[in-house]
Amino acid sequence: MKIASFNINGIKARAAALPQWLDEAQPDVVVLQEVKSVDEAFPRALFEDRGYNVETHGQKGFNGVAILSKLPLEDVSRGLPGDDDDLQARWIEATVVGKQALRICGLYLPNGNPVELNPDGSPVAGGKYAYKLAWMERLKARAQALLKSEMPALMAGDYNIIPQAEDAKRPEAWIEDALHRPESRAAYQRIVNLGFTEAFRARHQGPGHYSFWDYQAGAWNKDDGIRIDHFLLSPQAADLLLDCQIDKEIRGRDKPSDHVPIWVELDI
DNA sequence: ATGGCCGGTGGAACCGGA
Repeated sequence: MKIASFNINGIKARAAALPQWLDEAQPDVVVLQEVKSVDEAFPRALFEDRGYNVETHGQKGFNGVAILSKLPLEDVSRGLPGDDDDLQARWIEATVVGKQALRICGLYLPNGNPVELNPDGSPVAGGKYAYKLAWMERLKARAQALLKSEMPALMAGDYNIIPQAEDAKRPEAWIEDALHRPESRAAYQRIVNLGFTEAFRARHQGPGHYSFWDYQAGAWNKDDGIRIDHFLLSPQAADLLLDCQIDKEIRGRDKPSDHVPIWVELDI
């Protein structure tokens, strides 16, 4: 089973490029981020015509996540648990019913910039960095519950985390950034350390692997990228990992997203 | 060497992104 994650930066803007990539890559399941559409306006037919079941969790203008699946989806859940006042559409999960059931979570983790800190180094309450770190605490709680279920599970999406210096072309440019600050990386590492396998690093080592290139400053032409889109696999899912790749060449096409797809192949 | 964009909203400049 091929499962992909793709931050598309607007479903309307990607109405041509996304179906083209689907037709080529033929993923069984895709989690999408930054669809930037309310559910009623999501162009479901583009995907249903290709045999995908479609589940969306959108909001007006920003954020928004979705799952496309050629296999049936069950027990769909929208929104990351832990804060009923959080209305941002950044989390969707569902069970894919194949030979064996697989729980798939699609996430769009908050960016967190600008970083605002109190004199004691704690994040300023109500600020975007505080929101990011609080969201990651809720993600950790959900991750723990997933592990406890002992069902094969994965959490995939735009984590907005550069895990290591080698995951950026210019790591020095990201030292103070919310994507790479120590608090952000530590929060990410605490989640991984619960027992998850980061699929890409289980298959590939070394620098030069990126999933995002800014539209600005000729970043793509200079290969000035960062690796911020990740798959975290539960132990039961990690046992099934066959492959993990980043579809880099998509970034060089017409009207690209600033992210490219990342995918795993699981023996399931 | 430096700076360079894009999408959505709403119908012009902004906001948000990373």
